[in-house]
Amino acid sequence: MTELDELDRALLRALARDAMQSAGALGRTLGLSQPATWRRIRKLESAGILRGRRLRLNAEALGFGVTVFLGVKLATKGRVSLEDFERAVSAIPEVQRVEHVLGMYDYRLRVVARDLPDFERVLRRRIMTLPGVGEVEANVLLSEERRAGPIG
Amino acid sequence: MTELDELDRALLRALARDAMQSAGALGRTLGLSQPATWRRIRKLESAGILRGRRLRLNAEALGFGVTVFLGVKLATKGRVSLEDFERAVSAIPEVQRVEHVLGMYDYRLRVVARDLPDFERVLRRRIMTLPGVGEVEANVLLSEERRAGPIG
DNA sequence: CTTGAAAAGAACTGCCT
DNA sequence: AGGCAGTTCTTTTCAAG
Repeated sequence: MTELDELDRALLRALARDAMQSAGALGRTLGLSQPATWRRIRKLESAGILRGRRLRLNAEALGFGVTVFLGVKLATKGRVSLEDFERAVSAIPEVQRVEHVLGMYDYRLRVVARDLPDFERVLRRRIMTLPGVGEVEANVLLSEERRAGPIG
Repeated sequence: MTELDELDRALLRALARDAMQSAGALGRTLGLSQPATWRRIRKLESAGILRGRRLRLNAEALGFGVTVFLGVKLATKGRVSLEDFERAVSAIPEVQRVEHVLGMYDYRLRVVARDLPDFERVLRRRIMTLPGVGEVEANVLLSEERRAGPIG
């Protein structure tokens, strides 16, 4: 287990605010030199805590104005393997996220579509035809807020 | 509306695979020079399609081994404003995401905790005491896959 | 930990096709 | 649009305190 000190946590909080700032700029806000800051970032990366950065794409600007969360129950549990379902669902480009969960549903999917008619097409021709799919429940996204979450 | 050509889409797909690659390396795979690639990235950013990068933090390595999705119905709709609920829920550090949705639930929350006892503490002392909260349904995350989603 | 420096590479600018 | 050449900035590594 990697022990984080207060500087590491401040560093991660600052990077969560702006993932693209340079090690020099980060060090200035932390009271560290550029090499010291850079070494801490490297350490957090090799410890597996910091796993790089991911693109922030604006689905709306790309023409995908509808985001829907689907709760999926598998109908024929045991007859169709989870792997079959996951492989089939991963081939649907409109699916942004596949979450295997425990509880009222077996899977939660995040699906984007251009508009509601487009979403109906995805739902009827792609989702409802997935192997083993049973009950499906939908929630349309109105707005969302992402937060950094707890650090250490 | 910004019109994307095939190069822009290939560029976004490549960046979705590796958000940290340089404009030069990207250009080599696209058959473009470094400045041309860089100018396309700039254009996508100022068009609002590319909204920078965000940190990929490993919650597991930070000691947060439990992720739970909560579906929340507001009990006293109209009596407590959505703003009150959102303000209160945003103050809980364990909440990583707040999604306002339409359907069976009013809000979907992504919550992380160190372990199940820690999650019970968050649920009882933080979530169930939110203003206006009604029925709450939980799904524990087993595994998840993130995909780039459709581009253009 | 720091400062300073050096080399490599990436980002950015201007000009030309 | 795209390429080339050049400048600036950052990253990455080193030596020394």
